Amino acid sequence: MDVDDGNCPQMMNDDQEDEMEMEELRRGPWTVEEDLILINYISLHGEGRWNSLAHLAGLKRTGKSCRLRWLNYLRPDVRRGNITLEEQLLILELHSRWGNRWSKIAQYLPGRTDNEIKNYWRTQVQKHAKQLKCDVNSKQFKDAMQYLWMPWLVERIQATSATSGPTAVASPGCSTSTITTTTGGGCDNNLEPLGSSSNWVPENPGTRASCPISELTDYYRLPVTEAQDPAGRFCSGQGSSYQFEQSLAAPPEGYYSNYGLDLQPMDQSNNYQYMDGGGTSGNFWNVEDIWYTNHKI
DNA sequence: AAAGATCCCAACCGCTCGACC
DNA sequence: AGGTCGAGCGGTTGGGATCTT
Repeated sequence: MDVDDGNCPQMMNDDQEDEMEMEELRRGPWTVEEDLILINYISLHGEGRWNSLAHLAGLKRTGKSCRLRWLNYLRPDVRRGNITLEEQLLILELHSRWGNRWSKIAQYLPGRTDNEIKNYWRTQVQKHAKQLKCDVNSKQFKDAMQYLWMPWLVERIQATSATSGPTAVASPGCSTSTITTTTGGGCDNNLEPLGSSSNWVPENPGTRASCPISELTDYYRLPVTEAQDPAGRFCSGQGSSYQFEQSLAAPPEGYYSNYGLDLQPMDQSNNYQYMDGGGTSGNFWNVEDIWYTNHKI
């Protein structure tokens, strides 16, 4: 019990009590002690009823704050660390369908929180939209995402798997043949959360339980029709599949300006710099960084 | 080495929705 | 029908970490 500072509880009206309660509430970063209290309490009593939980656990936090701390940080199944290439691909794909529905998107990335995905989107995706001088919601940027970034991620995933062996790929939980890069298509209604979903039974256990990288890649090699790609930006002329690498290696004249982007053609050395420099960072947009660097745009 | 700029992420805020009375 | 409460969502912010000059 705190030392009496002169405020007699019996003499306080409701407003004063509320004020005192507000003053007692802690805000800002959580301490280790608070974390332990919350973890212990939830392990004993379970989660839910956050306001009373906060009170009963003896935490001077709002229920909201406790809930957020638990869901975003303390939950045992929360995954930390860098967003993987597979996760990036999934985020782009799902965002193209649902927009800023972070919690919905998070359902398909086990262990990732809506907050984390939102932060990723804000820091990484919007940053690059800004670099490209276009709005993140603009058609130009969406096209660049759909035709460049996502296929690039698939290539990187494939390259990674080729060197490090098969990897479990986070996927929307449906057969890859129905993963589309166009809004409104695909299997929205059939999507199931990955991993954490214990009651999910694959339609075709042989292929659906884990969407192999090759299938993802195959999808992104679907024919690009003239209608979809009127400028022939992504068609290499080799069969009907577009070759992302080639389009990167030799972007046609006015390639970027087709997107309304004020960028200059890249010379061959820079291409190699990019192809090698993609590295493990998973930063497709290095290609643009190089442009800005070399051309002092 | 230091100052300023930028990045990143944990946490907060305001709002909405659904359940319950 | 309308009020209250708990829960969840998306947007925003504060501040530490890192990078740049």
